[in-house]
Amino acid sequence: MPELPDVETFRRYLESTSLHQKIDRVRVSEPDILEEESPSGLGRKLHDRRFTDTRRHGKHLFAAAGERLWLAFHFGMTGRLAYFRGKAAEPEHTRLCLDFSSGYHLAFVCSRKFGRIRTTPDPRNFAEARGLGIDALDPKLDDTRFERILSDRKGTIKSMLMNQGILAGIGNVYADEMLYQAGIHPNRRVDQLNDKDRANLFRTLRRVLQTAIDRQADPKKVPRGWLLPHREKEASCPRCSGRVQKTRVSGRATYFCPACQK
DNA sequence: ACATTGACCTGAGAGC
DNA sequence: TGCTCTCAGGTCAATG
Repeated sequence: MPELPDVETFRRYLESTSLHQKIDRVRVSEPDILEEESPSGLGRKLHDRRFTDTRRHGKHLFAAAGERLWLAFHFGMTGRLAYFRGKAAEPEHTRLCLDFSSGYHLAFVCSRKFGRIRTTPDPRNFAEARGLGIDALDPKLDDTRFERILSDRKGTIKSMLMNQGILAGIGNVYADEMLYQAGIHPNRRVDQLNDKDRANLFRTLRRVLQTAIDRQADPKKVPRGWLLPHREKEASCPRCSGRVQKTRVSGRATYFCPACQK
């Protein structure tokens, strides 16, 4: 479930492995993942180019491959990147593979085919054109702006957090995590949160995302006391050792602790 | 304006 | 073992 911390980890991975390498060839084994692009057209665009820069907006990753030419990745539910040497090492479910002249490869791996790849001349315009909200870790997002974003909203807080048109980057798992850590019930309505709840939620949101990035978005490396490793029924709450409950909020599996979250 | 549901897709795990 | 069923969740469209 690649959310903001996962995608930021992929961005750093791409930065540390694949910059400045000449792209010899693009192999697409699943054309459905390409949007507004054909395998051969994409191959022509990327041939002999090198990635020079990366960006992230919410759950989207961008890699610059030339003047006004960025590759845009969305990882769906199961997408990831894999850098490896030699075609024999190509992972299962590779949907697109970039062959570098060094003999190394960068693969877009995605078992469920919800991931998407396209090109865009400019990530900023892309985010705007797709109607994405401000990135949840954008430094320009402060508590005043967060407050403004929340005002006049009436839905549940969890669906607001997951709405990519409002804040970009938060998905099902981290929405649950930040609500748990902020002590807010996922079904609370936005207009029923007081100022203290809102300020608390904003601080918690930033801390959860940043900490997750610091831990490479790896559930096994997450601090003690987080809900994330306890997303299963009958789990006990790491803070009060009561029972974690599972429900559905706007159609998504939702875990929370009824004792800790009001 | 919001919530809900189903479609898309496939692998994992449960139950028989 | 092997079949069938359910679930997972990002996004979008259709419906209430």
